[in-house]
Amino acid sequence: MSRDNSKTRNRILKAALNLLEASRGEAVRMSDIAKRAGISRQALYLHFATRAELLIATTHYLDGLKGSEERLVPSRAARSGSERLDAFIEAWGNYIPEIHGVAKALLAMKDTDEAAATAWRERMWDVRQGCAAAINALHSDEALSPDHSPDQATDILWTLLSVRTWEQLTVECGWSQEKYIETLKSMARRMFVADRPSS
Amino acid sequence: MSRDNSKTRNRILKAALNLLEASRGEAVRMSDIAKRAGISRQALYLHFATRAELLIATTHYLDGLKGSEERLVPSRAARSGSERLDAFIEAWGNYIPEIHGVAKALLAMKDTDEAAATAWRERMWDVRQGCAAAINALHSDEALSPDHSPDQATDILWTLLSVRTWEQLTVECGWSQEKYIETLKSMARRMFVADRPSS
DNA sequence: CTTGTGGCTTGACACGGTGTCAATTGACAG
DNA sequence: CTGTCAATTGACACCGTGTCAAGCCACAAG
Repeated sequence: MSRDNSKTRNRILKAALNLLEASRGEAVRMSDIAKRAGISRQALYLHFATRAELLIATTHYLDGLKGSEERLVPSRAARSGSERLDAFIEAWGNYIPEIHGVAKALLAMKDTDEAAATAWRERMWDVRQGCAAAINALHSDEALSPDHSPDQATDILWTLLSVRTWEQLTVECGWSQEKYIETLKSMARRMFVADRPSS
Repeated sequence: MSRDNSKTRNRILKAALNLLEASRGEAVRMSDIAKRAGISRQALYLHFATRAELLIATTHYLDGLKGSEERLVPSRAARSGSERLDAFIEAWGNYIPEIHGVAKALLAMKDTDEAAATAWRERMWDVRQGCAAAINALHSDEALSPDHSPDQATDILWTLLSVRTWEQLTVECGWSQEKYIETLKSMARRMFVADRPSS
Protein backbone atom coordinates (compact mmCIF):
# COMPACT_ATOMS: atom_id res chain seq x y z
CA MET A 1 0.00 0.00 0.00
CA SER A 2 1.57 3.23 -1.04
CA ARG A 3 1.32 6.01 1.51
CA ASP A 4 -0.65 8.50 -0.55
CA ASN A 5 -3.93 7.07 -1.76
CA SER A 6 -6.61 9.67 -2.04
CA LYS A 7 -8.81 7.28 -3.96
CA THR A 8 -8.91 9.46 -7.06
CA ARG A 9 -5.18 9.25 -7.24
CA ASN A 10 -5.58 5.51 -7.46
CA ARG A 11 -8.35 5.83 -10.00
CA ILE A 12 -5.99 7.89 -12.12
CA LEU A 13 -3.18 5.37 -11.84
CA LYS A 14 -5.52 2.56 -12.72
CA ALA A 15 -6.79 4.48 -15.72
CA ALA A 16 -3.28 5.26 -16.90
CA LEU A 17 -2.35 1.63 -16.53
CA ASN A 18 -5.32 0.38 -18.50
CA LEU A 19 -4.66 2.76 -21.33
CA LEU A 20 -0.95 2.12 -21.48
CA GLU A 21 -1.45 -1.61 -21.48
CA ALA A 22 -4.09 -1.44 -24.17
CA SER A 23 -2.64 1.19 -26.50
CA ARG A 24 -0.38 -0.73 -28.81
CA GLY A 25 2.12 2.02 -29.42
CA GLU A 26 -0.50 4.76 -29.76
CA ALA A 27 0.34 7.75 -27.63
CA VAL A 28 -1.65 8.15 -24.44
CA ARG A 29 -2.55 11.76 -23.73
CA MET A 30 -3.28 13.34 -20.40
CA SER A 31 -6.83 13.99 -21.58
CA ASP A 32 -7.27 10.30 -22.41
CA ILE A 33 -6.27 9.32 -18.92
CA ALA A 34 -8.54 11.95 -17.39
CA LYS A 35 -11.49 10.76 -19.42
CA ARG A 36 -10.87 7.16 -18.46
CA ALA A 37 -10.61 8.11 -14.81
CA GLY A 38 -13.87 10.05 -15.07
CA ILE A 39 -12.22 13.28 -14.10
CA SER A 40 -11.34 16.59 -15.68
CA ARG A 41 -7.98 16.90 -17.38
CA GLN A 42 -6.96 19.70 -15.06
CA ALA A 43 -7.67 17.60 -12.00
CA LEU A 44 -4.83 15.32 -13.01
CA TYR A 45 -2.48 18.14 -12.22
CA LEU A 46 -3.83 18.29 -8.69
CA HIS A 47 -2.24 14.89 -8.18
CA PHE A 48 0.71 14.83 -10.56
CA ALA A 49 2.73 17.85 -11.52
CA THR A 50 3.65 16.57 -14.97
CA ARG A 51 2.99 13.77 -17.37
CA ALA A 52 6.39 12.30 -16.57
CA GLU A 53 5.56 12.22 -12.88
CA LEU A 54 2.30 10.45 -13.58
CA LEU A 55 4.02 7.89 -15.77
CA ILE A 56 6.64 7.23 -13.15
CA ALA A 57 4.03 6.88 -10.45
CA THR A 58 2.24 4.44 -12.71
CA THR A 59 5.28 2.19 -12.93
CA HIS A 60 5.61 2.20 -9.15
CA TYR A 61 1.94 1.40 -8.85
CA LEU A 62 2.41 -1.45 -11.30
CA ASP A 63 5.34 -2.80 -9.35
CA GLY A 64 3.20 -2.76 -6.25
CA LEU A 65 0.38 -4.61 -7.97
CA LYS A 66 2.44 -7.24 -9.64
CA GLY A 67 4.95 -7.69 -6.89
CA SER A 68 8.05 -7.22 -8.96
CA GLU A 69 10.09 -8.00 -5.89
CA GLU A 70 8.44 -11.29 -4.96
CA ARG A 71 9.00 -12.61 -8.44
CA LEU A 72 12.68 -12.90 -7.87
CA VAL A 73 12.36 -15.12 -4.82
CA PRO A 74 12.51 -18.40 -6.72
CA SER A 75 15.63 -17.23 -8.51
CA ARG A 76 17.30 -16.46 -5.21
CA ALA A 77 16.36 -19.85 -3.89
CA ALA A 78 18.06 -21.68 -6.73
CA ARG A 79 20.79 -24.07 -5.74
CA SER A 80 23.27 -23.95 -8.57
CA GLY A 81 24.37 -20.95 -10.57
CA SER A 82 22.90 -22.26 -13.76
CA GLU A 83 19.57 -22.96 -12.08
CA ARG A 84 19.63 -19.45 -10.82
CA LEU A 85 20.34 -18.10 -14.27
CA ASP A 86 17.37 -20.01 -15.65
CA ALA A 87 15.10 -18.90 -12.85
CA PHE A 88 16.06 -15.29 -13.27
CA ILE A 89 15.50 -15.32 -17.01
CA GLU A 90 12.13 -16.90 -16.47
CA ALA A 91 11.09 -14.47 -13.76
CA TRP A 92 12.16 -11.29 -15.50
CA GLY A 93 11.45 -12.45 -19.01
CA ASN A 94 7.87 -13.23 -18.09
CA TYR A 95 7.51 -9.94 -16.30
CA ILE A 96 8.41 -7.90 -19.37
CA PRO A 97 5.13 -8.40 -21.27
CA GLU A 98 3.20 -7.29 -18.20
CA ILE A 99 5.04 -4.02 -17.90
CA HIS A 100 5.60 -3.47 -21.56
CA GLY A 101 2.98 -0.80 -22.15
CA VAL A 102 4.14 1.35 -19.34
CA ALA A 103 7.78 0.65 -20.07
CA LYS A 104 7.39 1.75 -23.64
CA ALA A 105 5.85 5.06 -22.63
CA LEU A 106 8.63 5.72 -20.17
CA LEU A 107 11.22 4.67 -22.70
CA ALA A 108 9.82 7.09 -25.26
CA MET A 109 9.86 9.85 -22.70
CA LYS A 110 13.37 9.37 -21.48
CA ASP A 111 14.89 11.13 -24.48
CA THR A 112 13.15 14.38 -23.62
CA ASP A 113 12.53 14.22 -19.91
CA GLU A 114 15.30 13.95 -17.40
CA ALA A 115 13.07 12.66 -14.62
CA ALA A 116 11.76 9.91 -16.83
CA ALA A 117 15.30 9.01 -17.83
CA THR A 118 16.32 8.71 -14.20
CA ALA A 119 13.28 6.66 -13.26
CA TRP A 120 13.98 4.28 -16.11
CA ARG A 121 17.63 4.03 -15.22
CA GLU A 122 16.69 3.08 -11.66
CA ARG A 123 14.32 0.36 -12.78
CA MET A 124 16.92 -1.03 -15.12
CA TRP A 125 19.58 -0.86 -12.49
CA ASP A 126 17.54 -3.28 -10.40
CA VAL A 127 17.38 -5.67 -13.30
CA ARG A 128 21.10 -5.35 -13.73
CA GLN A 129 21.55 -6.34 -10.11
CA GLY A 130 19.58 -9.47 -10.82
CA CYS A 131 21.79 -10.22 -13.79
CA ALA A 132 24.91 -9.64 -11.74
CA ALA A 133 23.63 -11.95 -9.01
CA ALA A 134 22.99 -14.74 -11.48
CA ILE A 135 26.39 -14.32 -13.11
CA ASN A 136 28.10 -14.23 -9.74
CA ALA A 137 26.36 -17.40 -8.70
CA LEU A 138 27.71 -19.01 -11.84
CA HIS A 139 31.12 -17.61 -11.06
CA SER A 140 31.15 -19.04 -7.54
CA ASP A 141 30.29 -22.41 -9.00
CA GLU A 142 33.30 -22.00 -11.25
CA ALA A 143 30.83 -22.53 -14.01
CA LEU A 144 31.24 -19.16 -15.70
CA SER A 145 32.79 -19.45 -19.11
CA PRO A 146 36.38 -18.14 -19.07
CA ASP A 147 35.53 -16.19 -22.21
CA HIS A 148 33.91 -13.49 -20.08
CA SER A 149 34.73 -11.57 -16.97
CA PRO A 150 31.78 -11.39 -14.56
CA ASP A 151 31.30 -7.72 -15.38
CA GLN A 152 31.24 -8.29 -19.08
CA ALA A 153 28.95 -11.26 -18.72
CA THR A 154 26.61 -9.10 -16.66
CA ASP A 155 26.56 -6.44 -19.36
CA ILE A 156 25.73 -9.03 -21.97
CA LEU A 157 23.03 -10.76 -19.98
CA TRP A 158 21.53 -7.40 -19.12
CA THR A 159 21.40 -6.51 -22.78
CA LEU A 160 19.97 -9.88 -23.76
CA LEU A 161 17.23 -9.34 -21.19
CA SER A 162 16.48 -5.74 -22.14
CA VAL A 163 12.97 -4.67 -23.00
CA ARG A 164 14.21 -3.69 -26.46
CA THR A 165 15.50 -7.18 -27.12
CA TRP A 166 12.20 -8.64 -25.99
CA GLU A 167 10.38 -6.24 -28.32
CA GLN A 168 12.55 -7.15 -31.25
CA LEU A 169 12.16 -10.89 -30.81
CA THR A 170 8.47 -11.00 -30.02
CA VAL A 171 7.06 -8.05 -31.94
CA GLU A 172 9.41 -7.84 -34.93
CA CYS A 173 10.29 -11.50 -35.26
CA GLY A 174 6.92 -12.76 -34.10
CA TRP A 175 8.21 -15.13 -31.46
CA SER A 176 5.83 -16.46 -28.87
CA GLN A 177 6.55 -15.65 -25.27
CA GLU A 178 7.41 -19.32 -24.66
CA LYS A 179 9.86 -19.38 -27.51
CA TYR A 180 11.40 -16.19 -26.22
CA ILE A 181 11.92 -17.63 -22.75
CA GLU A 182 13.22 -20.97 -23.90
CA THR A 183 15.57 -19.48 -26.43
CA LEU A 184 16.94 -16.94 -24.04
CA LYS A 185 17.62 -19.60 -21.50
CA SER A 186 19.44 -21.70 -24.04
CA MET A 187 21.38 -18.71 -25.34
CA ALA A 188 22.46 -17.75 -21.86
CA ARG A 189 23.50 -21.28 -21.07
CA ARG A 190 25.49 -21.55 -24.24
CA MET A 191 27.02 -18.14 -23.74
CA PHE A 192 27.91 -18.16 -20.08
CA VAL A 193 28.09 -21.67 -18.73
CA ALA A 194 31.56 -23.15 -19.10
CA ASP A 195 31.86 -26.42 -20.95
CA ARG A 196 31.79 -29.21 -18.43
CA PRO A 197 35.35 -29.64 -17.23
CA SER A 198 36.69 -32.90 -18.74
CA SER A 199 35.85 -34.99 -15.69
CA MET B 1 23.78 10.97 -57.03
CA SER B 2 20.13 11.10 -56.17
CA ARG B 3 17.94 12.33 -59.01
CA ASP B 4 16.62 15.43 -57.33
CA ASN B 5 19.39 17.72 -56.20
CA SER B 6 18.33 21.30 -56.32
CA LYS B 7 21.40 22.35 -54.37
CA THR B 8 19.36 23.75 -51.49
CA ARG B 9 17.81 20.36 -51.05
CA ASN B 10 21.29 19.03 -50.52
CA ARG B 11 22.17 21.89 -48.21
CA ILE B 12 19.14 20.95 -46.13
CA LEU B 13 20.07 17.30 -46.00
CA LYS B 14 23.62 18.16 -45.05
CA ALA B 15 22.36 20.47 -42.32
CA ALA B 16 19.98 17.84 -40.98
CA LEU B 17 22.78 15.32 -40.98
CA ASN B 18 25.18 17.57 -39.09
CA LEU B 19 22.62 18.37 -36.45
CA LEU B 20 21.46 14.81 -36.02
CA GLU B 21 25.00 13.54 -35.72
CA ALA B 22 25.93 16.22 -33.22
CA SER B 23 22.81 16.35 -31.04
CA ARG B 24 23.35 13.71 -28.44
CA GLY B 25 19.74 12.82 -27.92
CA GLU B 26 18.51 16.42 -27.98
CA ALA B 27 15.57 16.86 -30.31
CA VAL B 28 16.30 18.49 -33.64
CA ARG B 29 13.56 20.86 -34.73
CA MET B 30 12.65 21.90 -38.23
CA SER B 31 13.66 25.45 -37.34
CA ASP B 32 17.11 24.23 -36.25
CA ILE B 33 17.67 22.55 -39.55
CA ALA B 34 16.47 25.60 -41.46
CA LYS B 35 18.79 27.87 -39.52
CA ARG B 36 21.73 25.57 -40.11
CA ALA B 37 20.94 25.40 -43.80
CA GLY B 38 20.74 29.19 -43.94
CA ILE B 39 17.17 29.12 -45.08
CA SER B 40 13.75 30.04 -43.76
CA ARG B 41 11.83 27.39 -41.86
CA GLN B 42 8.98 27.55 -44.34
CA ALA B 43 11.32 26.89 -47.24
CA LEU B 44 11.98 23.43 -45.84
CA TYR B 45 8.42 22.58 -46.74
CA LEU B 46 9.09 23.48 -50.36
CA HIS B 47 11.40 20.45 -50.44
CA PHE B 48 9.96 18.07 -47.88
CA ALA B 49 6.31 17.77 -47.05
CA THR B 50 6.84 16.71 -43.45
CA ARG B 51 9.51 16.25 -40.86
CA ALA B 52 9.28 12.50 -41.31
CA GLU B 53 9.92 12.83 -45.02
CA LEU B 54 12.97 14.97 -44.39
CA LEU B 55 14.32 12.49 -41.88
CA ILE B 56 13.82 9.61 -44.24
CA ALA B 57 15.47 11.49 -47.08
CA THR B 58 18.35 12.18 -44.73
CA THR B 59 18.93 8.50 -44.10
CA HIS B 60 18.95 7.82 -47.85
CA TYR B 61 21.37 10.68 -48.30
CA LEU B 62 23.56 9.21 -45.60
CA ASP B 63 23.51 5.80 -47.23
CA GLY B 64 24.62 7.41 -50.46
CA LEU B 65 27.48 9.23 -48.75
CA LYS B 66 28.79 6.39 -46.71
CA GLY B 67 28.17 3.70 -49.26
CA SER B 68 26.23 1.36 -47.06
CA GLU B 69 26.16 -1.08 -49.94
CA GLU B 70 29.87 -1.17 -50.67
CA ARG B 71 30.61 -1.95 -47.06
CA LEU B 72 29.20 -5.39 -47.38
CA VAL B 73 31.50 -6.39 -50.23
CA PRO B 74 34.23 -7.84 -48.02
CA SER B 75 31.64 -9.90 -46.20
CA ARG B 76 30.37 -11.33 -49.44
CA ALA B 77 33.91 -12.15 -50.51
CA ALA B 78 34.58 -14.21 -47.42
CA ARG B 79 35.48 -17.83 -48.04
CA SER B 80 34.07 -19.71 -45.10
CA GLY B 81 30.79 -19.11 -43.34
CA SER B 82 32.44 -18.11 -40.13
CA GLU B 83 34.70 -15.65 -41.92
CA ARG B 84 31.64 -14.22 -43.49
CA LEU B 85 29.93 -13.91 -40.14
CA ASP B 86 32.91 -12.03 -38.75
CA ALA B 87 33.14 -9.78 -41.76
CA PHE B 88 29.45 -8.94 -41.62
CA ILE B 89 29.54 -8.12 -37.94
CA GLU B 90 32.53 -5.91 -38.51
CA ALA B 91 31.00 -4.13 -41.49
CA TRP B 92 27.60 -3.47 -39.99
CA GLY B 93 28.77 -3.04 -36.43
CA ASN B 94 31.18 -0.32 -37.48
CA TYR B 95 28.50 1.34 -39.57
CA ILE B 96 26.12 1.76 -36.65
CA PRO B 97 27.96 4.60 -34.91
CA GLU B 98 28.04 6.54 -38.16
CA ILE B 99 24.31 6.37 -38.64
CA HIS B 100 23.36 6.46 -35.01
CA GLY B 101 22.19 10.07 -34.84
CA VAL B 102 19.88 9.72 -37.77
CA ALA B 103 18.79 6.26 -36.75
CA LYS B 104 17.82 7.46 -33.32
CA ALA B 105 15.66 10.24 -34.71
CA LEU B 106 13.91 7.84 -37.05
CA LEU B 107 13.51 5.31 -34.29
CA ALA B 108 11.87 7.90 -32.05
CA MET B 109 9.55 8.88 -34.83
CA LYS B 110 8.42 5.43 -35.81
CA ASP B 111 6.02 5.18 -32.89
CA THR B 112 3.98 8.11 -34.10
CA ASP B 113 4.58 8.25 -37.84
CA GLU B 114 3.66 5.42 -40.14
CA ALA B 115 5.97 6.54 -42.93
CA ALA B 116 8.91 6.66 -40.56
CA ALA B 117 8.02 3.22 -39.29
CA THR B 118 8.02 1.84 -42.80
CA ALA B 119 11.28 3.51 -43.73
CA TRP B 120 12.91 2.08 -40.66
CA ARG B 121 11.51 -1.37 -41.31
CA GLU B 122 12.94 -1.29 -44.81
CA ARG B 123 16.39 -0.32 -43.62
CA MET B 124 16.33 -3.05 -41.01
CA TRP B 125 15.09 -5.56 -43.50
CA ASP B 126 18.28 -5.05 -45.47
CA VAL B 127 20.32 -5.72 -42.38
CA ARG B 128 18.31 -8.83 -41.78
CA GLN B 129 19.15 -10.01 -45.27
CA GLY B 130 22.82 -9.63 -44.39
CA CYS B 131 22.29 -11.65 -41.24
CA ALA B 132 20.46 -14.33 -43.17
CA ALA B 133 23.24 -14.51 -45.74
CA ALA B 134 25.88 -14.98 -43.07
CA ILE B 135 23.84 -17.64 -41.31
CA ASN B 136 23.15 -19.43 -44.57
CA ALA B 137 26.83 -19.44 -45.42
CA LEU B 138 27.46 -21.08 -42.08
CA HIS B 139 24.68 -23.52 -42.78
CA SER B 140 26.12 -24.51 -46.15
CA ASP B 141 29.44 -25.16 -44.45
CA GLU B 142 27.54 -27.42 -42.09
CA ALA B 143 29.01 -25.24 -39.42
CA LEU B 144 25.74 -23.90 -38.02
CA SER B 145 25.09 -25.13 -34.54
CA PRO B 146 22.28 -27.69 -34.50
CA ASP B 147 20.77 -25.76 -31.59
CA HIS B 148 19.24 -23.29 -34.03
CA SER B 149 17.33 -23.40 -37.24
CA PRO B 150 18.67 -20.95 -39.82
CA ASP B 151 15.60 -18.77 -39.36
CA GLN B 152 15.92 -18.65 -35.65
CA ALA B 153 19.63 -18.00 -35.87
CA THR B 154 18.92 -15.14 -38.23
CA ASP B 155 16.43 -13.63 -35.80
CA ILE B 156 18.96 -13.85 -33.01
CA LEU B 157 21.86 -12.44 -34.99
CA TRP B 158 19.62 -9.64 -36.22
CA THR B 159 18.69 -8.80 -32.67
CA LEU B 160 22.27 -8.96 -31.47
CA LEU B 161 23.21 -6.54 -34.23
CA SER B 162 20.33 -4.13 -33.64
CA VAL B 163 20.95 -0.46 -33.07
CA ARG B 164 19.31 -0.80 -29.66
CA THR B 165 21.76 -3.47 -28.62
CA TRP B 166 24.65 -1.33 -29.79
CA GLU B 167 23.25 1.60 -27.80
CA GLN B 168 22.87 -0.45 -24.69
CA LEU B 169 26.39 -1.86 -24.78
CA THR B 170 28.25 1.29 -25.77
CA VAL B 171 26.17 4.05 -24.22
CA GLU B 172 24.74 2.35 -21.13
CA CYS B 173 27.56 -0.06 -20.41
CA GLY B 174 30.30 2.24 -21.64
CA TRP B 175 31.94 -0.23 -23.96
CA SER B 176 34.37 1.02 -26.58
CA GLN B 177 33.51 0.40 -30.19
CA GLU B 178 36.39 -2.09 -30.42
CA LYS B 179 35.16 -4.02 -27.43
CA TYR B 180 31.70 -4.04 -28.93
CA ILE B 181 32.91 -5.48 -32.23
CA GLU B 182 35.22 -8.05 -30.71
CA THR B 183 32.67 -9.21 -28.18
CA LEU B 184 29.92 -9.48 -30.72
CA LYS B 185 32.12 -11.55 -32.97
CA SER B 186 32.97 -13.88 -30.16
CA MET B 187 29.35 -14.11 -29.03
CA ALA B 188 28.20 -14.94 -32.51
CA ARG B 189 30.89 -17.55 -32.93
CA ARG B 190 30.03 -19.14 -29.65
CA MET B 191 26.34 -18.98 -30.36
CA PHE B 192 26.14 -20.12 -33.95
CA VAL B 193 29.24 -22.01 -34.97
CA ALA B 194 28.93 -25.71 -34.27
CA ASP B 195 31.58 -27.31 -32.14
CA ARG B 196 34.23 -28.74 -34.42
CA PRO B 197 33.03 -32.16 -35.45
CA SER B 198 35.13 -34.77 -33.65
CA SER B 199 37.91 -35.03 -36.25
C1' DC C 1 -26.75 28.02 11.02
C1' DT C 2 -22.51 29.79 9.40
C1' DT C 3 -17.99 29.48 8.06
C1' DG C 4 -14.32 27.18 6.41
C1' DT C 5 -11.84 23.97 3.77
C1' DG C 6 -10.73 20.36 0.36
C1' DG C 7 -11.52 18.33 -3.94
C1' DC C 8 -13.28 18.97 -8.02
C1' DT C 9 -15.25 21.64 -12.20
C1' DT C 10 -15.26 24.97 -16.06
C1' DG C 11 -13.20 28.07 -19.05
C1' DA C 12 -9.51 30.69 -20.61
C1' DC C 13 -4.87 31.10 -21.79
C1' DA C 14 0.45 30.68 -22.69
C1' DC C 15 3.96 28.07 -24.92
C1' DG C 16 6.33 25.30 -28.26
C1' DG C 17 6.41 22.61 -32.40
C1' DT C 18 4.43 21.28 -36.91
C1' DG C 19 2.26 22.38 -40.94
C1' DT C 20 -0.35 25.88 -44.16
C1' DC C 21 -1.34 29.99 -46.75
C1' DA C 22 -1.04 34.45 -49.15
C1' DA C 23 1.52 38.16 -50.66
C1' DT C 24 5.98 39.71 -51.99
C1' DT C 25 10.76 39.87 -53.86
C1' DG C 26 14.62 38.94 -56.81
C1' DA C 27 16.94 36.47 -60.38
C1' DC C 28 17.30 34.41 -64.51
C1' DA C 29 15.42 32.92 -69.25
C1' DG C 30 12.88 33.50 -73.40
C1' DC D 1 9.15 42.98 -70.87
C1' DT D 2 7.17 39.05 -69.06
C1' DG D 3 6.87 34.75 -66.93
C1' DT D 4 8.43 31.51 -63.82
C1' DC D 5 10.80 29.58 -60.02
C1' DA D 6 12.84 29.67 -55.49
C1' DA D 7 12.83 31.78 -51.52
C1' DT D 8 11.10 35.30 -48.06
C1' DT D 9 7.99 37.34 -44.45
C1' DG D 10 4.22 37.25 -41.55
C1' DA D 11 0.07 35.38 -40.00
C1' DC D 12 -2.44 31.57 -38.56
C1' DA D 13 -4.52 26.76 -37.28
C1' DC D 14 -3.92 22.63 -34.64
C1' DC D 15 -2.32 19.86 -30.79
C1' DG D 16 -0.62 18.61 -26.44
C1' DT D 17 1.25 20.21 -22.01
C1' DG D 18 0.97 22.99 -18.24
C1' DT D 19 -1.12 27.21 -15.54
C1' DC D 20 -4.52 30.15 -13.47
C1' DA D 21 -8.82 32.11 -11.60
C1' DA D 22 -13.37 31.55 -10.23
C1' DG D 23 -16.97 28.84 -8.78
C1' DC D 24 -19.44 24.74 -6.86
C1' DC D 25 -20.56 21.32 -3.46
C1' DA D 26 -20.18 18.40 0.50
C1' DC D 27 -18.74 17.72 4.88
C1' DA D 28 -16.94 19.26 9.52
C1' DA D 29 -16.22 22.48 13.33
C1' DG D 30 -17.38 26.47 15.60
